[in-house]
Amino acid sequence: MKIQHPQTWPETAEEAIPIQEQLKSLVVTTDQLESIQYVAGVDVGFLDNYTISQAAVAVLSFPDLQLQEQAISQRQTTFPYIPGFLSFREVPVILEALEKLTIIPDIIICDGQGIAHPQRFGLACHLGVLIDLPTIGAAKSRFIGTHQELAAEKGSWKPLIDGGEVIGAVVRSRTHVKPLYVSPGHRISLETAINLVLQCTSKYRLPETTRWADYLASKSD
DNA sequence: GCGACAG
DNA sequence: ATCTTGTCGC
Repeated sequence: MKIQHPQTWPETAEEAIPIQEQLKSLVVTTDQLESIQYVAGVDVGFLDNYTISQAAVAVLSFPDLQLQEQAISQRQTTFPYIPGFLSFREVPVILEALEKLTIIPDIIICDGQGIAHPQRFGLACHLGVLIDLPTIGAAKSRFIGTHQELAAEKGSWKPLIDGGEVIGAVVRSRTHVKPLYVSPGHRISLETAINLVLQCTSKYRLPETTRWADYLASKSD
């Protein structure tokens, strides 16, 4: 797929702040999506002592979840890990991997937060706004927000709250297993995001899309 | 000032 | 994120 890359990428939090502030106004958290035929998962791994970032994208058919296409890309790591600025470290290389796809996914599930972020602009929002496609943030751990205890059964969920507003949901993707932190990235509502993530999760805690991307991004050859 | 802190 | 084997529990 054709991608419009930003001219330059910031290398410090100070440079990233104004970009974050400008782009967050473009985030849409209402459903603005087509019928879903293809769901993609993206993830980033590191090589050579973190100096090289490697992104992987896995496109699965929906709702049968069969791998249809995959793409890998590597790039020099140009931004440090700073909580609140993860997207500036991972989105650049993700864009390069997406560019190699022949199938344009209808929605992308990201390994990280969507609006469940201090500035309401997590990785999934940043990626979604840049490529103007629906995205969901499905993180393995909490970043910000509080929530009530949730039932142990698969499918149960509780809203994630921060500053008095609902920023996402804590979702039990498998019975008796650590929950997932789901939040809208772009062009999708929280309710639709929760249902989509659950529909993409079968036998394991993580969505099949994320499992494929994780696996591909962590390979050394 | 003291913790917390996506990947 | 990543280094790493077997092992305990639902």
